[in-house]
Amino acid sequence: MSNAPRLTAEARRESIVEAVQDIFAEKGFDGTTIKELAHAAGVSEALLYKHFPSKESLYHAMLDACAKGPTFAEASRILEFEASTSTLVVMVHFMISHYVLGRPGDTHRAALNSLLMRSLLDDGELVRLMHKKLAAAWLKKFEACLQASAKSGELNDVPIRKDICVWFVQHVAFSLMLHLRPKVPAINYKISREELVSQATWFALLGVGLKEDAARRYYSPKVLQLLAS
Amino acid sequence: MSNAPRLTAEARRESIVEAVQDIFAEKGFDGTTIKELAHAAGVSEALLYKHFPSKESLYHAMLDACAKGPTFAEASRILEFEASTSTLVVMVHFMISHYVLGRPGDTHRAALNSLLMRSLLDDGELVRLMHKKLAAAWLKKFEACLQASAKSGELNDVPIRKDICVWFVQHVAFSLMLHLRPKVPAINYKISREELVSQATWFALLGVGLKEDAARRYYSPKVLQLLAS
DNA sequence: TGGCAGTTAGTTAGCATTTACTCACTTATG
DNA sequence: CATAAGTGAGTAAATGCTAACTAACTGCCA
Repeated sequence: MSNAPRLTAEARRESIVEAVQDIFAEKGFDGTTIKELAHAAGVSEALLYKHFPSKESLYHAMLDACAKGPTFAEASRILEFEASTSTLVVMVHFMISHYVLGRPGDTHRAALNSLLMRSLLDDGELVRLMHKKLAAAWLKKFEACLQASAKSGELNDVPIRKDICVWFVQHVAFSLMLHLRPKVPAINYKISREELVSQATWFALLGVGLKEDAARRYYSPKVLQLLAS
Repeated sequence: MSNAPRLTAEARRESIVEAVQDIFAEKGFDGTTIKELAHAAGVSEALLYKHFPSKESLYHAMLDACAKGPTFAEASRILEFEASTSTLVVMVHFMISHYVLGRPGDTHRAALNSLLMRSLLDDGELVRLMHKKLAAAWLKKFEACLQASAKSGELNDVPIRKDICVWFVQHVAFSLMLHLRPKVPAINYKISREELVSQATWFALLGVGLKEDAARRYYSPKVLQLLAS
């Protein structure tokens, strides 16, 4: 490995943190050995310890890096839409397709999902960090959309707190992802992922109180092109 | 430990499988040592190997035992209700309160939740087994309730497959449980668990297409007393 | 420009402990 | 006594981590 380029301390640190993510995500903290981590990072075991005092500190450094990772461009574009029923539809569809379809080749996303699950089995810290960072604005916008929708009479007047139902939508999406994750899915939904997204979106839209005719009006390919535009 | 009673091979096997469940659930396969398992089971490490050829075989024996565990009496009583909107409401409420509230002191249930989660990170096998065993009848009844509800005009005619939306309800419940699991919950819902159950139930009922006024009519303490009766 | 010194990236080889697992042995009981 | 339940004391390999070393880059002065 003498042909490998020499990096500055900081660059090496980052490259390790980056390389280690997939391994930890797949095998978990206890299931991963220093040897595997070093191999994945393309360095000697000893060098890991030059940069991180312990396996655990490396793990936490990696989690921090995940939490600080870049926000999704798509999501932040949606945040600039006006608060309306159609934006609500777009948001719900985005959340669900995001988890169910992922983005092809986005290995980081898959790893992050694993790490989020592991976090929930552990102390939940990563999930809390992620939410703190990127959920605040999203929550606000979602609630604003619900308000707007209610004002325009497209939302049933149901006793569900408008600041909470984003979470219910997220939960449907998250759990779908979880059950689709294993090599052979834990549930056989008997339909394609695209159809599943559409069905789950319908469920979520009705769940937040959207009236049936409004859902039918707004949940169409036309509105969803906003996403691709 | 010489005052401990001597057990027959089979009884010991079962006692080990039983004792080991909580440890594996909490720490995972890789995070648990034979020493811990032996200690929890109150026997020597060597005796474990008299009954199980390896750590892994013990793990799988334990998973099998979980999958074969007793079904819930409450759930099977519900299965005998007539297919109707009120039964639908009861079922949704049951699923959600089951995951969110658990039953106090039911340590087995908490362990099972962890194991299900770990299974999803692994091969999903346990989840599939559990569903195969206890979901089939439940699914059928749920779908029948939806049909009945549609026939009586209490369900919107929405394009969601009636055989799938049980899963959406389950997903909301499951994910709520996941996020409430860590010592400090991953999400601060800002309301009590009881209220959370009620809110999530509303969301799910509307999600499956129940009309607002029907939900309001059926989702009341009165109907839910069916559960306690 | 060349060469030397100090510093920092990186590795090799190993240490102390833990871990999964085994074997020879002991003890209780029908 | 014979059989089966149960254990103490290990073993070989793996694991997390470290010490002692080498190789490359940087700045400095002739």
